[in-house]
Amino acid sequence: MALDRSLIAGLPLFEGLTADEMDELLRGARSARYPMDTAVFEQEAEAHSFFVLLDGHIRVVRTTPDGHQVIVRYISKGEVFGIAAALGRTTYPANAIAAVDCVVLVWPHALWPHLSARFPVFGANTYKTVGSRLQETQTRVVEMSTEQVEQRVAHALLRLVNQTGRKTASGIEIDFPISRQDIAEMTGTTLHTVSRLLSAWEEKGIVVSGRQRVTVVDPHRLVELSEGRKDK
Amino acid sequence: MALDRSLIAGLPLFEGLTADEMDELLRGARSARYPMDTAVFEQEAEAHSFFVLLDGHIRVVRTTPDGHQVIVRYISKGEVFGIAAALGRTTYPANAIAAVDCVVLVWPHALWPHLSARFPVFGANTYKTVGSRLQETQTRVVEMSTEQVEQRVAHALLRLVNQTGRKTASGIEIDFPISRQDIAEMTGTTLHTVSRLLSAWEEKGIVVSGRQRVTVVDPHRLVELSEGRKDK
DNA sequence: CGGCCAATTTGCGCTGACGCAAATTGGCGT
DNA sequence: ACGCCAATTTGCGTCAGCGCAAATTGGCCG
Repeated sequence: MALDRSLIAGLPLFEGLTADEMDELLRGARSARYPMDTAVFEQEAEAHSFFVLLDGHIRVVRTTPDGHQVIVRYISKGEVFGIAAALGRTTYPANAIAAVDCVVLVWPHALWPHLSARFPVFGANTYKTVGSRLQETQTRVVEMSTEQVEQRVAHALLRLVNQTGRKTASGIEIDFPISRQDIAEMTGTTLHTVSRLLSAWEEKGIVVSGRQRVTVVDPHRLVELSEGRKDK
Repeated sequence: MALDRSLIAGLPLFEGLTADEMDELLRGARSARYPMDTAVFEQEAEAHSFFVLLDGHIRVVRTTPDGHQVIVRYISKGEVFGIAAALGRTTYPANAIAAVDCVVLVWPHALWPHLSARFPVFGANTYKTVGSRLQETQTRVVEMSTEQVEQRVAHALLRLVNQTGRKTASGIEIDFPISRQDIAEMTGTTLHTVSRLLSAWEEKGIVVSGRQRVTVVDPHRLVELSEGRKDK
């Protein structure tokens, strides 16, 4: 059962490919489903595949030797991930966990050199992705170096909302389950501090939140907080 | 006056190229000298070139709107830098400052697509470099999220020593001028705290340091500190 | 429908690291 | 050789945010 090119036709990652090329590219892939909270791949494991997320949200997490977890990023629909091959690695540098039920395309790791040579546009797009991730990650280093916890959490929420926000009656909701602990692991703080911040913000009408759920009501105020303006 | 291929023949970045290919690659380049403390390129500026460092050390610094500085990385001999083109950018994301007198090779930005296609090995090596920088930067995020200042500074020093250490009578010295302020900007702390740490470490015989100079005497103890072991 | 458990909230005390400020040092240019 | 200035050191007070702990909540499973 061949994969249909309509699966990927709209994605920026494959922009510039002809219909035939998409078909050929897909011939090397298979699709797979990962239920919520299951691992797509694990840190240090042999990188046998690379992936494109067709549907859902993936949490990429690094675990330290002493048991700390840090969320490296969330992957959204249409993005490549697990591209150890393109980075010159043979093992995955982090864990990838399905934040909701997910559908992915899977290519064998060994096909990367062939595919990136055969479809230069696809290769270039992928490398661009790596490039922007490097930029983002550096930005994050800058934030962690120069900003207070409140600003960092505000930034993180804004990023999530822009990346994956879903409009609702009361505001823009992050459209996958996310706990205080998760937000803490994205921002280098503790779930306690995140909880206090969200409570305070809810008091002020900036967000509404509950179990594994955050809705931003007043993005503008959040932007102000993220810039460190503390005025009332 | 053509550039001689012996300039780059030994560098891993150009590994896999034939002598003729190196000559051809160099035909697109020119060399330039940057005295200590001058800028090779500046943040937000149009990315007209990309570079390979032939000699010296380059400090890559991001400046925030509110005037904070963060050192993104140090570039050592033989590395590419300023490769905005490969990342799909048209401006530089940071400043590059010569930490000592430097010699660099310069290619016009516009040549990148051609060169990476013409010399796939060179392209692949460059992308690998980007990949490892992404890994490193993520590691840094993890450190900033989970470690105390003392551990982070210890890690930073160890990295510098491994990357650019020069053996001396008393230990391994970082072979370019580096201030307390610089170390602070690498680790997300203040020059005061760095100064206190170095003083304490000097007391214990782990390092020797002076003006813009740091020598690691006992790397082993420093590794212990970087792992958080605080035992006497 | 009731119980169980994970997620969240909140109080309290502590402290690592910062901010401010002043003193000191070392090296470089004239 | 001297003076100037940037780099460094160090003391002191403060506080943001953590660690610990206990209470509360909400939803899912049986």
